[in-house]
Amino acid sequence: MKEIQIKLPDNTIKHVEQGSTGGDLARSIGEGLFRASIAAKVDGNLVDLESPIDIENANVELITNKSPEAHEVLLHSSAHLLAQAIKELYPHAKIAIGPALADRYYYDIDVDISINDKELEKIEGKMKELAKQNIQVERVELSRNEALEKFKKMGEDYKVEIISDIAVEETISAYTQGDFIDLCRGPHVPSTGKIKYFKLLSSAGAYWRGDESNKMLQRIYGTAWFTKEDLNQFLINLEEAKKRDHRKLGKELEIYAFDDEVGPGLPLWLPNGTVIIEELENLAKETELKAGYSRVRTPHLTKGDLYEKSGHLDHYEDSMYPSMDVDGTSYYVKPMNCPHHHKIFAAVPKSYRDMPVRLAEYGTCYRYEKSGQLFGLMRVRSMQMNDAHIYCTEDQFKDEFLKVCNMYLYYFDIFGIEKYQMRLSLHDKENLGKKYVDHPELWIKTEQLVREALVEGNIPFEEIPGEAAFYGPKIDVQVWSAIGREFTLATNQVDFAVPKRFDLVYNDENNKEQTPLCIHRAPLGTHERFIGFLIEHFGGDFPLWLAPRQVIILPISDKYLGYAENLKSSMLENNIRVSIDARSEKMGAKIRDAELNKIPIMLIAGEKEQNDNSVSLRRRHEGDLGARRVDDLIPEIIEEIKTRRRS
RNA sequence: GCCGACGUAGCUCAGGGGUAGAGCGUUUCCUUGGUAAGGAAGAGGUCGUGGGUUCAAUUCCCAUCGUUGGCUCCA
Repeated sequence: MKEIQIKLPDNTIKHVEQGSTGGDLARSIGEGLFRASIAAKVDGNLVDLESPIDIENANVELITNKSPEAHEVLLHSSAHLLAQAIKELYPHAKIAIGPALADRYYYDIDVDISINDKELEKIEGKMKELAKQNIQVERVELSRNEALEKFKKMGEDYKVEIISDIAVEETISAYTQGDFIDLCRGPHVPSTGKIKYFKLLSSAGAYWRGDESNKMLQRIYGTAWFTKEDLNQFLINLEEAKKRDHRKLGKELEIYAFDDEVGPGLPLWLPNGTVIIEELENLAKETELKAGYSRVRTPHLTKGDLYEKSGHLDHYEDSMYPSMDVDGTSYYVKPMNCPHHHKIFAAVPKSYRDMPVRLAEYGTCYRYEKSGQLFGLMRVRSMQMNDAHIYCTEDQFKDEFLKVCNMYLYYFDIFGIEKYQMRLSLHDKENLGKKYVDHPELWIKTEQLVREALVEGNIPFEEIPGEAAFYGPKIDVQVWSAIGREFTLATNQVDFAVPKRFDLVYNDENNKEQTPLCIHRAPLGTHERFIGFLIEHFGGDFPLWLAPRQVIILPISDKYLGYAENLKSSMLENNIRVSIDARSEKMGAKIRDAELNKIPIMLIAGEKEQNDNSVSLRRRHEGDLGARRVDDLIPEIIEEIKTRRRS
């Protein structure tokens, strides 16, 4: 048999028989390595441990259970195990797809019984049984026809559909374990015994191929790990995430509430939440004022004609609240502020000397989001947007666009948002005239302008075709909350279409009328989503300037209530949000409650403090900081608030 | 909107065809204290809503509303 030469990651050269496998290689190095090996990587391609290696001078790497790639293989194999269990329990079930995700996997199945928690338990039990049997997982390669015939015969219609979509030049492979076979590219763990620590997490509905018009399948989510500790850690993290969930904290910290009689997706802002809102608005107003924005205000209610003109009725009527008839004219609650701002632009004639015009408003909008997509504060039906529209000349565009992007970065720094991604959403040609306004050359031109602006501004971004707004390309800013939830926080859109529809013009240097470009921007998104995000981002521990309750005075006993009142007034005079815990409780209890309420500063006042006009300072997360003179402490607190320190 | 789960006191949750339960919170009283829970007593619920089955429904069935895990969508 011919020998070939392969290279290991540490650059050592090894001679092996042609056709020997990653498994053979592992065994030749050591039994322990073999046991830990899950798959192999040959010239960068992940393959099964038992795949023969035929390439001379190949770079071969063994993927052990320590590597993230191995985890993906494990998850994928677990999905197969899940499918196998399902086929054993419900032989008539049809299986669709079952990929690995970041730390979990799912399998979509078509079965006439509904998968509830009880069924999940049953399925998990079956999986354990199959794992214990340590069934060999083997790869088979099939011709297109063989594959089609095989899966057709089994009644696996979804697989047949997938096979038909596989490119002709591609090899079709499947994996078997016992009687079970699944179409799959692989690689997989060598046997089911490798899948030891796993758990099914939930079931959900999912449309076949993610298309609403297709049949809804049942999706089962699960997770799997190489060690018991990893599995437990994963489950603990899930629990921890629940504790940081803005819906839980929002209730506990009395930030917002929903009420059945008010309506779904219509949040009520409690006093604590309103404090946060107003602090955010102050920040935005301050920032926008410095950046040359003018503030405007617009009504919540508007005639349908306006939205016909803007094109919004055309594109979004389904997600607008239905019209109401007022004296025979149809009115809508406004789903966005742009048309009004356009009208404000048009209300006073503009010259090139006025440009750019930047109109800002924390505008209230209402959108009829489908009931199933409401989600705490993150997805609501009434919202206030950190909105503004910038009308500029083409020459000013890049600069204005960049200034907006930099404003994002300025805010991110204040809030300590480190993980974010700018996504440049572009049009796609097929949807011109449908999803998108039909001005091909304008699309290309503005997209290029935006791209250049970003590159010149040194702002990293990703391009995503087919995600633009109907009137122009946009930048979506994705953020991840502390519990891993991803969403679009802010958006920055170019509009080359609607200003024309509104006949917006300015007179240029030659006294000729020109149509301005419009930038829609909302760096802080909506109050609802942004505060939902901030709650999770800070875990309810807001920096002092945002904390609804900044300071609490804890008198040792009611003998010192008078002193506490004096303290309180001198703080109130300085706009510090302060309260007194006047209950006849012991210090331990008062501190505990203040901690649970996540109040950043606790001031303990007893006899000593009363005598020398001081307080004993305790800060959340820092504990007892000892005695402080009131005259020194108050200016420090004011400074911390004023500079919006993150603590 | 679709598929699944859930809805009992202000909160977290237990219960179950026949006066409705706990812990925390709240109120009152006692206690007057030094860095994460002092003590006692009391108040508080048409068991989400509407129908049906039953001698009897908070419990079983149906519908509806709301929340929720996902899917789809997001100007």
